[in-house]
Amino acid sequence: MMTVIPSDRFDSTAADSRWQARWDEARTFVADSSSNKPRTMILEMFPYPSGRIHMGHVRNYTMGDVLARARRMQGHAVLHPMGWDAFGMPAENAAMERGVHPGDWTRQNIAAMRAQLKRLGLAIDWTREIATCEPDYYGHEQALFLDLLAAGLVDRRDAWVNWDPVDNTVLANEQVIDGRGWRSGAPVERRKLTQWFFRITQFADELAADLATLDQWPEKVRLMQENWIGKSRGLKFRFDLAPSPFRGEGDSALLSGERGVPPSFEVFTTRPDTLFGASFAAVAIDHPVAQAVAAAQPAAARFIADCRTSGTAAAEIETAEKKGFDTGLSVANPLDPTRKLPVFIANFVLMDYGTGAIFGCPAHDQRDLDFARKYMLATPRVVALPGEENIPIGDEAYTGPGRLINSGFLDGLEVEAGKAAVIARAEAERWGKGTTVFRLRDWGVSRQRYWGTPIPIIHCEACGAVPVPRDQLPVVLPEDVSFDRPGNPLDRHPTWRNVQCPTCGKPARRETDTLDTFVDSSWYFIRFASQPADRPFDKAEAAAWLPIAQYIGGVEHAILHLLYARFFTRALASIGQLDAVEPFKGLFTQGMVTHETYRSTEGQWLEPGQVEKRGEGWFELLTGHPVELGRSEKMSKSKKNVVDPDAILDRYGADAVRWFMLSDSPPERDLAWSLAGIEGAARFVQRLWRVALLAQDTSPGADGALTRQLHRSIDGITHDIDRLQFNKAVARAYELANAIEKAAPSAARAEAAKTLLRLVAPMVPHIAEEAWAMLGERGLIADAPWPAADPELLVDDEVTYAVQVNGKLRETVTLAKGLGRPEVEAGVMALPRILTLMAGATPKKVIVVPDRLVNIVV
RNA sequence: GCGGGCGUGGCGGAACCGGUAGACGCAGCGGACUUAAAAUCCGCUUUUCCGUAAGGAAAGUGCGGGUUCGAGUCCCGCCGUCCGUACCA
Repeated sequence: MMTVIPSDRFDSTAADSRWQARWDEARTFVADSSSNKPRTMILEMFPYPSGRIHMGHVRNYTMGDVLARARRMQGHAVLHPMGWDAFGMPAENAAMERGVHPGDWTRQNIAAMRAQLKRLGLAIDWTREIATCEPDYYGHEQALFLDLLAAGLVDRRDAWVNWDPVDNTVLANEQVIDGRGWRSGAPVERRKLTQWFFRITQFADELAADLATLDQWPEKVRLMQENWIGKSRGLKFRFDLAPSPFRGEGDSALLSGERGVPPSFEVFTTRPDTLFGASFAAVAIDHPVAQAVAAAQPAAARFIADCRTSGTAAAEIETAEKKGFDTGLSVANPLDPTRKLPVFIANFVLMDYGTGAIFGCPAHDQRDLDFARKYMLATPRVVALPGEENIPIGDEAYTGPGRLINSGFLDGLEVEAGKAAVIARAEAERWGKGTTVFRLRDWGVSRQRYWGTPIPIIHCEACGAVPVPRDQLPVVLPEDVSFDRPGNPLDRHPTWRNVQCPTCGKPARRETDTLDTFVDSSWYFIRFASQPADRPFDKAEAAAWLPIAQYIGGVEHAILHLLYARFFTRALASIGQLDAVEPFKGLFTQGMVTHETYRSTEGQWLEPGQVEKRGEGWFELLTGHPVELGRSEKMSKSKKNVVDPDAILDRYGADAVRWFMLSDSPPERDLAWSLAGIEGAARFVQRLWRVALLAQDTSPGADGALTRQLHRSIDGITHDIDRLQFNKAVARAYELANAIEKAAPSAARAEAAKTLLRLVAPMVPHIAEEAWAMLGERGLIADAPWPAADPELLVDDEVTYAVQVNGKLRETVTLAKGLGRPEVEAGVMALPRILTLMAGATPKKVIVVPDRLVNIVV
């Protein structure tokens, strides 16, 4: 047992490191896989080792830590691990800019950040720490890749990609900003490359449908994923191409077959009911029909080239004009083959969605209408509310409900019935089929980068793409690489790529693309659950710890990471490697840490340390010049409104920082960092120490009011932590501390003070341990059982009634709990104040809400 | 445009299922202790009005309506703000 000499101040500098060392020695937070306690895994999204911990990390990890510590005290076997999402571009950028090796840079950052995290006193099982850049992690990832490949869930095919011609690499969509590479600034080219894909679309339906089972996820995130997956029901059908009846001869040459124009093309629509309103058809510029027409007609080629140069930025798309090129071809409306529709190549049709081709119904689709107005196409109305049948379509398409008109056999049907009728006819007549289309596309995982997981494939001229044999895994990244030129260093390595084909033994070459780093983060939580050397994970252990009870991280990962992880878990389950289907039972997305911004009169951003408040205004410390105070924004280097956690830890200690991170702001909202806030938190830590000292007073005696307050606090704080409402737990802790300080010495007061320590131990663990030891308690407070509220003490025998007259509060009165209506009414009507107000009048009605309120209506 | 969140004192925010609005903290003001400061402790702190005072009255949760004995909470219509997303056929 550790002896702590009572002192009137808590010294965080000494205590923090002392207790951190104690927890380490005692292996307090090493997850116990052999116990029969309920197993709970708490996880925060692992950090990218960028160099330093920032306040956002501190907030994130503090929240998870409170939960992990509370669950331990509540008798769970807890797994609360930490790792590093250690592959990625910044390491290569550092290599290019500063000549450091990405591995050295990354490992140094990890060491620095690990030390920073340890100063926070997190209840982490460091024995399970992983870094995705180490072969003992990514080697297992390569094995999983090959398993998924064997199961047909990985394939290789040509795809259009964003190509940065300066950096010589593929860019993810997110890395293309206003049509330019985010790093090089060069205009991004569209290129067709052979890429590896995870077939996430195989699970599109399940991934969408099972969102409904994730009742412990934020509604917002489920919605975002639902939209991203983008499930639409509709009709797919085929148009046969014919020469245009609208133009002269000549175009028929296009269809001679020699030109390569396909004889037909498929379109998709969610509004088959409006097919009688069609007045044109259109294909995307990358559509085979468009390409073939362009090959034959220079004007078409010019049009397509022109479309490519126009920007893809949101603002440009917003204002972009709908443009089309009339191919001179036509198609027949399948519901009435006598109606011919001209076929355009159009800039607003996307190759990536549906079939890359549409029919246009201008009356009931805004884009089609804009297009029709420009090219003078007809805009026949086919849906109308009763009485509006003859109102012509103006500049706004009608997308509302109504009945079908001008639509032959559909006339009179509601929209939904019309859709069903057209699909039924198309299927009966075999020219189309009801279909579900998803916006979600397969996940392209090839990256032309060095600092990532090598894709374990060998390309052989004779045998094709051959998996690296299992006994040759991991395929380890070579260390001797150079970054003096742009592009992928693996490609120009003198020897690494030269290997023998595992199948035929002839000279072959390694795949030099590496995996998207999102693959690394798609299964790290499974590796945390068990870490066998010879395989990625142990199925039984994974089953014991998964799904993760609570996952905590930023909302910026709402779609990509969380969707990929859901896919990966499902994919592994589908090949029998895993039992869990959903990886994250509970998800919580925490708010950002913000700080005020300051700007000098010259418009320069200033750091918090460079300014001071004097009276109402802010001034620059150095010059005394006035400073413009900006709004509180996410901490960022560019705006200089960052606060370094290390400096704060030096000055205030871990508990003050943790307490502040949990105080005031609800965890899902932004937290505004302020000097006053951290100082207030530090003051509370000292105050908690003084409250603990009160427990040294061994005066005997009871204190009913304090004991009831204590049990209300136990109940409240327990519930608040369960629901991650840390700000409320903090407020209740203050209330209890206030009550204890006001109470007279008694055994009840000593008990309340000690219990308060246990209640706040998950939030401020160092002072809790220190005080616990100072009071002579045995063992670690981290191991102490969580206090239990006595239900009998949660109810008072007296209640305060609010007494209203006509709904306005006029008086309060304390009565025994559980009185009947007549007694309550009699008691209230006899109150002097009520007698005065009533002045002898008889109430029309008296409403009595038991144990709460009386409302007298006159 | 579409989808979602939020709007309560000087500030962050509480308020179970419609029942005493403003818990708790921060800031501020006044006082105690001190040679002084820090720390600490005590008190006040939504606004306006009446009263020397004890106390009392009125208004008040973005705006306008509604339901109800009673609305921050429910309904209808707006406004503001933040986030996400977008030629998705």
